[in-house]
Amino acid sequence: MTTTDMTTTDTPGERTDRYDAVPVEQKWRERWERDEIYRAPDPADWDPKKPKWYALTMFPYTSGDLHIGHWYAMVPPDVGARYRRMTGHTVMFPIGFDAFGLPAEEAAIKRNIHPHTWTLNNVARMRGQLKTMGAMFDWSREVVTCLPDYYKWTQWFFLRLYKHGLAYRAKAPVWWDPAAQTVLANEQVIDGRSERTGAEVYRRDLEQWFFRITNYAEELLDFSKVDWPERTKAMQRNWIGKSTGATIVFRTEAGEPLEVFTTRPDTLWGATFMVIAPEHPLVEQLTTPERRAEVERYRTQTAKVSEVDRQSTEKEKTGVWTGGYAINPANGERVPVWIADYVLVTYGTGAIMAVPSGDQRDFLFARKYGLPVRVVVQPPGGHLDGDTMTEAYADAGTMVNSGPLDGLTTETSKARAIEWLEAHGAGSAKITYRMRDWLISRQRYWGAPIPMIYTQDGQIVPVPERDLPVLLPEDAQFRPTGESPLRYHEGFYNTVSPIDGTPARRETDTMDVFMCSSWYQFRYASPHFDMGPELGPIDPAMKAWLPVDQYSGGIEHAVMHLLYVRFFTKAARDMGIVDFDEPMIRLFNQGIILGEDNEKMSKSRGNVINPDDYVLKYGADVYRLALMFRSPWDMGGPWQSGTVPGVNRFVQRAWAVVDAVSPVSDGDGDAPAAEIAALRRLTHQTIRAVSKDMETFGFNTMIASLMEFVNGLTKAHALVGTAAYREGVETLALLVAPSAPHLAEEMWARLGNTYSVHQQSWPEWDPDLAREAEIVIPVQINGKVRDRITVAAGTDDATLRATALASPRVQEILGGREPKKVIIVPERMVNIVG
RNA sequence: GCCGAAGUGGCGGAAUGGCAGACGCGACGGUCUCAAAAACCGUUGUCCGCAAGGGCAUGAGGGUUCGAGUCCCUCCUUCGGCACCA
Repeated sequence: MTTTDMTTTDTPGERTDRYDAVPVEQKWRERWERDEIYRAPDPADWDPKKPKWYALTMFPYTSGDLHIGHWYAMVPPDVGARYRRMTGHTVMFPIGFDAFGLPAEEAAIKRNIHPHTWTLNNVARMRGQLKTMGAMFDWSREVVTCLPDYYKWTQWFFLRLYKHGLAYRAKAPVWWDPAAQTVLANEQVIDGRSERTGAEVYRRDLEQWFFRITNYAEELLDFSKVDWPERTKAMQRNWIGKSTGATIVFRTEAGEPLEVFTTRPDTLWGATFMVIAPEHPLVEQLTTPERRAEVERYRTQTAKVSEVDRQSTEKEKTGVWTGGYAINPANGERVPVWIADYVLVTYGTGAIMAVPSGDQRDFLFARKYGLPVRVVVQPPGGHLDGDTMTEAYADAGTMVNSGPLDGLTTETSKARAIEWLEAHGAGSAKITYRMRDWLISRQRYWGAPIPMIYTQDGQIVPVPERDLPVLLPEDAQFRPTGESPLRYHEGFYNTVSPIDGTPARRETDTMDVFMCSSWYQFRYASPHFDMGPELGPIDPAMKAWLPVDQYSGGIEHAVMHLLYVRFFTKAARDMGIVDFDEPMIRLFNQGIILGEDNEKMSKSRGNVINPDDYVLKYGADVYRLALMFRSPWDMGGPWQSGTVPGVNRFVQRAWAVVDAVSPVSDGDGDAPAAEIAALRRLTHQTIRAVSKDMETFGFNTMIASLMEFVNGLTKAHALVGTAAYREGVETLALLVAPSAPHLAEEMWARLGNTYSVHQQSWPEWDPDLAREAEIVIPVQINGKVRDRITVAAGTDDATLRATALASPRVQEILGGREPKKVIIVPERMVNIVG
């Protein structure tokens, strides 16, 4: 359990607040729930004048207590969804729980509590905590991914993908803990050792299930149908990693084809050796008896190294010669074949031709192991010598030592090399992607079982859709065997062939939890729909809700989850399940909120902030505002409890200006016209600023504007009783409604208006009322501000220029000199260059 | 290491290439009080100056521009991701 020490920075001492948030919030939350004012209507009941708006925030993982990070992820989207509602949209804002995964299983092993119990206890607690947020979640749509009525459809998606050729089996390595005899997650491997047993781990191949996400690589590079952050799109593009080049077929001396991928086919004549991944299937055949021991030693060593380390460009390259040779198809030369861990079996063909004169990695490798370097590209005016050059030359130049390419420029030689390869049957143009197919098998219990059956005669047969779900048995044992616990559950493991009823066994691996979160956005449209496998999990009558209009979630999901969900949608489209290309049209990735010590929050560090403490002390609204106010939402950063009392002060002052209101006597009475105009100007400028910030999710500056508005209303106390003041406080209640929903509702009631403020329209600003009468413009001389002039708004450039030049201060500094140039930025500034 | 971000007062941060520091925290001074807390009012980047005013200042160093926190190049630091944490 964690407690938060709040004694130092934010103890309010004796509370003398006039607005007592906690009971007020409780009252309104109960009323909203009773009235179901946030229930999203079915498409049949939509008002045709109101466009639909499906807002979604990434559902929480059922890790235990709700913490500040959840509020940070959910409050701003709630504010955005409420704003859309007030601006005339029919809004759905659902919530659910991502409930399968490793932590539940770890908790089960450590605390001897069943993952099912642990998870559902967490769901119950988190649901209660979420409700204190005062968000407009439509709880009638809640989904929990570990329940059979949900994972049945996760399995259904697997079967559909299988049927459409998008699921297949292949070998892939997993981390193996020899002491526990179990597969480990990357997270459970610390410095090459098992987190739990301390044993040295290594990678071991297992037969596993994959999805062909690479079939969609090209389409996933296209973001033309979404409005997503540039940084997220850049990360996805780089993750997919498109490379254009060629495959070239070398041959081993035994005549076996040994294919490489290269982006520089033009340098083929400079390939003086080859490097293949230690896991490459031809290693066995190429290795000569006298090299075998060393090759084996190197392969064992490689199995212990993580992929991040293997790809490090800092670390010195290592490798060993297999003793074998391959034939370069360009010139028939015998080149030695090496293995090295920097070549990955998962990228390209798992083999490269090494051109040390043109590639720095190959160059260092060649120098280290005394391999020949042959120059094939001479830089303009240069004469490199393979024996004396000190680094590779990768830029353009003139081809040499390259047979038919000699004398060509680098630009033309690439295409010519591919023509040559195709003419000689030695290769062809090829596009390769860094992205790999999606491995979805997990040798674990707490996940959706993969609905496949293996018959005695070796067939792989899908479970018929009508037999779904394949239920996860609740009485499985967690034996450390290296296989899924389901392997040892007789009732689960033993089944019969759907073809002929002969004995068969079930697939015992479960699915990656990212599968659950790849289609949940569809399920919210019809969370309880089940009319059989033909119709699938989405009620055709509810499809009008899709796709998601505004999605949000942590930047840490920029690549994996957000690529998988796009892949699922494109595959679902091609399978006729949905009729659009992208799952989420607009996306916002928030930053990560850290503990007050600027470290990631974790129970072990003891820096976890529990929202409940604040909610009980100040109410949810103050906490909502504090989270939005502290920094731009996409930045994240350390939580500062010091923000809270300041925001509480704002809430109290906001309440005070509304509470002070009195009935409007006779319009604006005899109040000074200038003061009335100034107040109305502030009101309409605030509507403009807040509306703009709502559109861009600029919540921190939005609240700053609201604070200025409240300060202005406080100072305009003399105008209480005027129509202008009444307009001001009503506007305040409306503008604050999305951010501080309870406070706004209480204000709205205090003003004598009809329930509910959340069913009102967003106010509009009048540009004429918002316009400033006079503006102050800085006058710069050579870029330094030397004077300021006050002019009427809309003053033309010629007048601005004349006014600026006529200023005594400017005259004095210029001392009679004629300015070389005068730059006027309309309504902004004058710069005199002297 | 690779990919993506961020770096501005004592602190969180604001700023369509156009007055750097909005808004808030903290600090200081004041009002109220026997006193304190709370609340309210005021001051608050830094240096020089009695003042008027001036100099310096947005991680470091260069560049483009009449003008750079903002654009370009090089570097440093911190954070997120790197395919079985989610």
